[in-house]
Parts: sequence; structure tokens; C-alpha cells
Amino acid sequence: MNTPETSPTSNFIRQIIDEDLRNGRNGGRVATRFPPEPNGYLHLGHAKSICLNFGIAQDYHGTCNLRFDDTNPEKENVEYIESIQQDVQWLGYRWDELFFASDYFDKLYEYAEDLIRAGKAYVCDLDAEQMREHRGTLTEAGRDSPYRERSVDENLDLFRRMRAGEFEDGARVLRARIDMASPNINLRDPTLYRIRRGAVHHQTGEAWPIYPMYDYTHTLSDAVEGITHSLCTLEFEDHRPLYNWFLEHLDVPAHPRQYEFGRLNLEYTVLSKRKLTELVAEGHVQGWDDPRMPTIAGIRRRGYPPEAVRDFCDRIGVTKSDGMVEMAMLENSVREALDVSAPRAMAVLNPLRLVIEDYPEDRVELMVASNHPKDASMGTRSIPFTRELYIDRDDFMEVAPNAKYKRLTLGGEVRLRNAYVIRCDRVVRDDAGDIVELRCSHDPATLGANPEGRKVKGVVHWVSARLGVPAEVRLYDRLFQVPNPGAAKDRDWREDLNPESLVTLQAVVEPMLAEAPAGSRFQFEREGYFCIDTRESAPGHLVCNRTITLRDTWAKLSAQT
RNA sequence: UGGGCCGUCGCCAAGCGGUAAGGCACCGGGUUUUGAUCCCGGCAUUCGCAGGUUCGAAUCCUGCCGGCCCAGCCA
Repeated sequence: MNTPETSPTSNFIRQIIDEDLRNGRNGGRVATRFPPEPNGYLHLGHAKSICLNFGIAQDYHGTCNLRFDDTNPEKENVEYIESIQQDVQWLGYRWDELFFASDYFDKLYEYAEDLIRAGKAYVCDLDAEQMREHRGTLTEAGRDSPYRERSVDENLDLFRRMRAGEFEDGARVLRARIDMASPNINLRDPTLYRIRRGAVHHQTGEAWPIYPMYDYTHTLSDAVEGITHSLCTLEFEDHRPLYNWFLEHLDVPAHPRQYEFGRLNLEYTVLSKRKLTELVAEGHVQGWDDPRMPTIAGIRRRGYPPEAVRDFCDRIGVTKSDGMVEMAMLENSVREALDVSAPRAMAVLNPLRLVIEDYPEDRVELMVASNHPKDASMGTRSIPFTRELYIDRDDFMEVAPNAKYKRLTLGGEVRLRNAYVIRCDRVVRDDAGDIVELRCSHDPATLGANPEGRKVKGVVHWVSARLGVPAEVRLYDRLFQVPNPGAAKDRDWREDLNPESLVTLQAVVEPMLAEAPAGSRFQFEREGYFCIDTRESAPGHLVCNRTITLRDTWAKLSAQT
């Protein structure tokens, strides 16, 4: 529950809270909230907001509510409501109270009548097209609506009839009466309520033919819950004057303050709900929890540990500048978390048969391997060693390409991890001339000991050919092949998708993995971190997802030359 | 060209008038039965640019330049 892995870094919002506390504001109380709209799955951008809001509540001994901003029934549904709760909890946070903005519909309606009575809101009969024309442009002031001067009584009557369901969708709206000439477009008499008679709300059913708009609802929900610091992203900066206008003109129980921070942008992926929805709807991925998705559900299935996500959010910080974070940052947090927590295992991804000719046919030796090289408390396991094994094709070359090469060569020696040093004596080829088998001999004196009079620098992992277990291994790579998908104006962002973001292999893994529970994470030594797929792995059909590769300086050096 | 905001190392980010933290990445070196991990070392005379104030400026002022956001009865 707590996040002991890092001490929270300060940021401008925490500085503001520190100062508020020094000045005795809000009676020393700190209350935040995470307010998602249930119209999609949560992604890494939301994780940043979740860590910020819940993290502050934790550190300041305050509270953080989960509140569904559910004012648009046409786009929302219960599947999203459930996934969002699951994702927040998976990240390691518990909300103080769970609310829906729709819980406040009655109260919100009362506030709207208050505004009308105060002459601060009116019913407008302009249609959407006309309203746009009256709004003006970024550089020209708007014009008053012809309905702006309706009497309080008429407005009250009309609004009550809106609520009673007397008017068609779009026939009228309730608007705030502010200033059509404001340089801030959000203040040009914004819409407060619209009519949606046919909509069935996932919480309130058909009780309401009218629905309140975001700015109005969000502000008053914050006030009703006694939120002290209302944190949102930069694009709402322009809305703050409207936020404050509602608080000034209504008799509310609290005056929260809104602060805005930069949203997360991550290289080689997209973090827009619209684009993620399209990826799912258009079948570019297999669902919201596809391991290539930057959704919480996706990275969970991919094998990212929650503490890695929290660590990442802590490291990127919270500021008002909007930047693009390199994928290497996230990957570092993931590797760091997995290195300490993932038990080691051996798996051969591209099997090449290897026969130890001087090893008895019927012999099975149980090699003892530690589950973690630096953490003895993780214990040991035994791995069956037999005359016929598999090693990875990439670990053999007939001739070493250079002096730095440490893997197996024809006539060369290599250490089999947790077992003997072997030498390759000859290769067997098929009719096409491709190598299909390695014939080797072993040095019996090298079990747990270095060979006499020579040093063997290479170490290679292996799996028993007879006792190994087949597994489907899914190698995941970045979803997009460019750092900023869609940045090129002449090309649709979909064209930037990486066609090789998923490569499926038939591998052979050590027997113990067949017994591993779904979702468990391992380091396949010399290959990377993998987890047992929670959706499709089954007894007799093991499916392993590659979470991330190991750092590979050899591959980097090879690529340079 | 109206309004709001941002600009410190390749990326993220401290700094809040006293003379540039840290992380990631990168580059060297050491340990290692994972070319992993770990360890050691290197990496901004300079803070978008130009002026000004000051004994002293990344920090204050002025003017430019560059970037992001806003014209839903979406959030």
C-alpha cells in the first residue's frame, strides 16, 4: 500500500500545499480527488495524476476521493467504471470515498436555480450552429444571445420545463450569464445544462432529461466534497476563471483552488483516450489490455510491476512545462523493479539441438540453481540436465566474428549456466546446409568449479530437450516506430504503427515454469523479463509475455560496428 | 494577429538575488558461471536571445524569439 521504494520528490504543487499549511489554510486539511470520466481505460497519463493526487493525500495525511465525472451518458459505461477502480487499486492506492458526479445531480439542479434567481444564468433557445456564430472568434468578441435578457421568472419556468422533459434534445440550453466579449472564450456565456432526453445513464437511468456540463459539475463536485487542492492538466488553465466564477456566485460549502500541471507525453506511444479507443475499435491491438497498450490494464498484463510505475511517476516529476519523456526512463524503472523481485529461470527462445556425446543417454542430473544471484532468501530450484539439450541459435557461430566474442564456436568451449563446460566438436547440417545440431563433449570436472589451466569466458543458458516444456513466447516491442506518432502532418498517425510490435515464438523452457501461476514474473536469464500471460496461458499451453529485454551492451556494440 | 501558459545538459528535472542538485541516456574502468546486476570515474564557465537594475542575476525589469493550449449543447 505504501510506496517505500522512493521518497517523494517535491514539486510546485507540494510547495503550494506546504505554504497553505504554514498559513493555516483549510484548517490544515488536505483533500484531493482523482476525477476520471468512465469513457475509456486508464493509461500511463492517468497514472501520473493518480500518483500525484493519492501520493499527496498519503504524504500529507489527507484524503483522496475517486470520483467518476459521469455527466455524458452517451459515452460512458459500467465496464469503464469497473476497470478504473481495478486499475487504481492495482497501482497500490485506496480512495477515501467513492463518488459519482451523478450523485450530485439534485444538488447541482438546485444550484442552477440559484444562479437563475441571481440573474447569473438564462435559458437560451439558440441552436448549436447559432450559438457558435454568436460566440465570436479568438480575436473578435462574441454577440449577446437574443434570449440573454429573459426575466428570472421566465428562465425559472423554462428551466423547470427542461427538467420536466418538455423540450426536444438541443432545443434549449441553460447558460451562465457572464461576458460575451471576454477575451477568454470559456467566459462567453458557457453552457451549463443540455437536453438529452433519450439517454439512459449508467447510474441514474432515465431520471434526468437534462445533463450538466463539465465545468459546472466539476467545480461544484469539488466544492461539495470539500476538496482543497483540485489538480488537473494544463489544458484546463483557461477554465480556472470559470471555476472561480462558480464558487464566487454560489453559496458553496468550500472554495477549492485549482492548479494545473503538464500532462505526460511518452515517446513511441500515444496517450490520448481518443487514439487508444481507435486502436481497440479498429483492431490494431487485441483489446484495452493488449500488452502493447500504454493502458494500466495493458502494462499490467505485459508484466510491469506497480512499484515500477510509481517510481517512474516519481522520477518524471510534476511541472507546468509540457515535455516528451523518453521511453528509456520508463524502461529503467521497470528493469530496476524487476531485477530485485523477479526469480531467475532458463528459457531457450530459438532452440538449436545440442548433443553431449560423452554423456550417458539415460542419465538425468538435477542441477541446483539459485533463484536470484544476489538474494539467497529467494531460494534455489533444481533443473534437469540430460544428454540432449537446447541452446539458443544466437549463442553459436562456427567462427568467432572477433576477439570479444564469448559464445560457443566450432572447436570452442563455453560454460552451460549452472552446469558443465562443454566444447563443440562438430556440427550437423540438413540438406539445405543449415546447422540443425551441435555435437559436443563435456568436462566432468567443471561442475561448480572453473576448468584447470584455461579460462572459459562465455556462459550460455540451456534447457533439457527431453524434459523441457514447450511455450509460446510473445515478444513485445514499442507500439509505434517513431518517437512522436502523428507528428508528421502529411501522414495519419496509424501509419506510424510498428508492424513488428508483436513477434510470436515457439520456445522451450525449464519444467518449473509449467507450474508457475498466471501473472508471475521471471527473468529468463540472458534474455529478459517475462510473465505468464493472465488471459491466454493454460495448462498444456504455456504463454509467456516478454515484459522487457535485459540491457544489452553487446547488441549495442555489435550494431555500432 | 485575442487570451492563457511554458522555455536550465540529448530527455526529465532541482534552483526562488550570492556565483548550475539529481535521475535517465551516453562515454571510460573494475567485479561477475546472466555480454545482466553491482561498483568507480567522466559528462552545462552556463541557464531561449538581447538589453537593463545590482557589488553580484538562471533567479528582478524591458523587449524580442521559439513552443503548447483555447472558438463542443465532450471531459
